Amino acid sequence: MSPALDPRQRAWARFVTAHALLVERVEAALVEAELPSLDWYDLLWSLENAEHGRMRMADLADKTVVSRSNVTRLADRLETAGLVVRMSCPQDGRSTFCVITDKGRALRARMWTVYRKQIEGLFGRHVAAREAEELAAVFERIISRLRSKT
Amino acid sequence: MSPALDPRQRAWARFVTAHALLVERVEAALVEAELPSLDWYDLLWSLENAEHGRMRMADLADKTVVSRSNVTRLADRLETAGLVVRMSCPQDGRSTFCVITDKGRALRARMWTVYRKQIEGLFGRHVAAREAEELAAVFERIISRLRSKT
DNA sequence: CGGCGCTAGTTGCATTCGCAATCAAACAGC
DNA sequence: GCTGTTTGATTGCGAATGCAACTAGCGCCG
Repeated sequence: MSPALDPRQRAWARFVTAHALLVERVEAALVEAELPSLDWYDLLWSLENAEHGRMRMADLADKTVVSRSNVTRLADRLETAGLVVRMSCPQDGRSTFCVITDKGRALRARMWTVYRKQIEGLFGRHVAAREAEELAAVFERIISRLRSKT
Repeated sequence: MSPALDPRQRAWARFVTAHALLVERVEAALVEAELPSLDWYDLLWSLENAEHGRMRMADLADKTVVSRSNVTRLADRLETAGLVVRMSCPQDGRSTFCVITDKGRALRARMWTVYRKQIEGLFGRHVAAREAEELAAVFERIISRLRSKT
């Protein structure tokens, strides 16, 4: 929310509240389906996309935009749930790999069926293909700036 | 994050991570300036825009997209900080008004100078005016759907 | 009027989060 | 090779969150 006169500020305000509302709904749908939260999904998805289904903790934190300490705890919970395992990193004794298990892959896939339906119904439905391209482009611009700088 | 083939899914994924990165930066800037968090700002801003600078707790929760119990605690903290006061609602004995104080208005204004700078530098800078209009339109569509339905 | 249900708000409790401190391994300079 | 510094990961602790239970006031219907 912001004093919305400038179109950019208005866009920002809507961006923020749309995000809050959408995430709220998606989370509700996951609870409804007795599935874990989006945090778990993001972590699993990041791993599944990585080489050999594994990533170092710090990279995982960067990728999922979560604090280091938080990704540690998240991985703890996922590990006790059998969705990931930790392995020591041969190249660097300080690092530890987080590796997705088959069970982890299976759960992510199951979550995706719910997640996908929500995205389409709540978001995609209201965005034309052209607009989607444009949104993606704008956000990619912003993301790459934020990731590169400082 | 999602299996990004469909442009809409790609847009969604970028939308989510851009949001996370942007909010992270804005929060950092507020901490840097020794100011409270965005939650506080949103609540104060909602109040400042309301008639007589006041709102009932439930309306405030809806407006700021925060759970009821959470808005109670948030208001507690703001109240002890002298930024808002609670007043009983004459029309409905169950409701309580949350009213922004002069100190609250002053703080919000001060936060806005920092917040605004961040929005412009991190977001607005990368969005053309036309694009901003389009983003605002898309998100407004989504928001009104989400608020009206169910 | 009296009881039943509904709504507004708060609170208890368990979970989660963020920050600072800690520990261990790597690395740089001498 | 030894020491000081930096980096990766974890942990302790206080703060914040979500959910469910609880209290109190409104309003309806008999």
